[in-house]
Amino acid sequence: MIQAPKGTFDVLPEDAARREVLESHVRRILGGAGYGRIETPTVEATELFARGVGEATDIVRKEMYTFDDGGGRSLTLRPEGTAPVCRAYLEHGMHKLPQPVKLWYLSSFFRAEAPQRGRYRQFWQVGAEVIGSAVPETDAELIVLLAELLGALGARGTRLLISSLGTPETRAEYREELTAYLHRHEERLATEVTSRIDLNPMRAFDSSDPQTREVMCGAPLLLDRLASDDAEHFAAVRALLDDAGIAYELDPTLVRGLDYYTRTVFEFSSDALGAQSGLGGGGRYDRLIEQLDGPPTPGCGWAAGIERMLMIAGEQPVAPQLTDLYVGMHGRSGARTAFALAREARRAGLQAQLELAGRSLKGQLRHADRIGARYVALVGDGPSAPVSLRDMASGDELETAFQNVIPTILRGSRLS
RNA sequence: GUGGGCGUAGCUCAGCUGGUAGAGCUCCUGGUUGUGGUCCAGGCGGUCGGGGGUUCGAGUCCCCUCGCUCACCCCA
Repeated sequence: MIQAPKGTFDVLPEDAARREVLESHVRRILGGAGYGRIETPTVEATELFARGVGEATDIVRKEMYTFDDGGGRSLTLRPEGTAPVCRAYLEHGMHKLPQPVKLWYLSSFFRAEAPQRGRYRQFWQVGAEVIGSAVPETDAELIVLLAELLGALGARGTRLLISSLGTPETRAEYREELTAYLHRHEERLATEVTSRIDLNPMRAFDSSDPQTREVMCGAPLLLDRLASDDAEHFAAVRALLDDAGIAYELDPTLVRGLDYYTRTVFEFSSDALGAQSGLGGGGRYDRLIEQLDGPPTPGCGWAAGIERMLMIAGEQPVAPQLTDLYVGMHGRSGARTAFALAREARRAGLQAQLELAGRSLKGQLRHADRIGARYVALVGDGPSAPVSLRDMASGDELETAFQNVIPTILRGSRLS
């Protein structure tokens, strides 16, 4: 039997309803803050991610679905949303719009990883990006909006970690300092850490190896090396979060998996998620647009995983689908008339369903009962034959003419 | 990519030390020559994830493979 590809899944109606509730929260919260929706293509030029996300990242090195489009172009199924949004910002000259440009998206992304609970090869993210603003209010607003979304979902036990990465220059200097420190203590580090010292030394902070952790306790911290304006920016973001009553923990070792971040970085997580504890996160990316050959343009944003948010979301009130009218028939000879009645009912604004399974009369009533139909109309042989209209709640039933069925239901009067 | 657990009807599962498949739920039909929610009866539905091997005989043992799952890793 053909199955959905490894790490992918079908969204069935019941699950789709929960997703729609989530999306409605997104629309209300982000729309209410003036963010407009953007959707970019599922595939992009591979170079966009190589340059935007960074060649050294795991994402680019081993997690991208890359293929030749048949015309000699290398395309990649998007592994994240920020680089594509920045590409679109440049391609459409959005720098001419009033700044900043505030965007959100809800799309699926692709990464070739080993599937796990909360981690899929095709997964969905909601993201928000603010391009063209460098002020700390932007960073804080984005964090507040994500916190609000999680709150609206009834997510419990979430934690917010924040830090600042400073500028690429500060990072470069710090990186040398850290690399030198790591090399000095190389013999005490885990092999998977030593092998990455020159590639991505910051990863050493994430190691779970006890010896390595000991070494890292004495390691220099980037947060202590920030330039004064970066430190000021970070302090301002923190002050705004404090004002907003957003609780957070300072995590000087917070490292995100994408290379484009500068200054503020943050992440919401939940222990209820198991190993894949990250709910969503993001940060400032003041050099990314330049990296993509655009003019110097600051940016800030986040992305959050739909599947993970749904895992920790409280019970969302999903409105049950109501059926005003179920159109059945006394026999197959009434099918044509029933078809016409269902059509007219829908045109009149009723939620109407037609018997489509060739059920017996008993089966039709049983089915109508199960789907919660308020009324059942049983048509006879032809439009001139009387229609039995039954109120399912009371059991009352009357015989009436075809053309009286819909007006009777619209009046909502009890049948007797 | 590495390691552990699992994989029997649409769903939840039972099948003892190998003898050629079961239950409950769901769905459909009937129980009133046409009318639901309870109850009763019956029916549809499985090449026991797939392939190979051992055996007179394998869902049950062995190997390979696919998938799910948990962890490492990474991240959303």
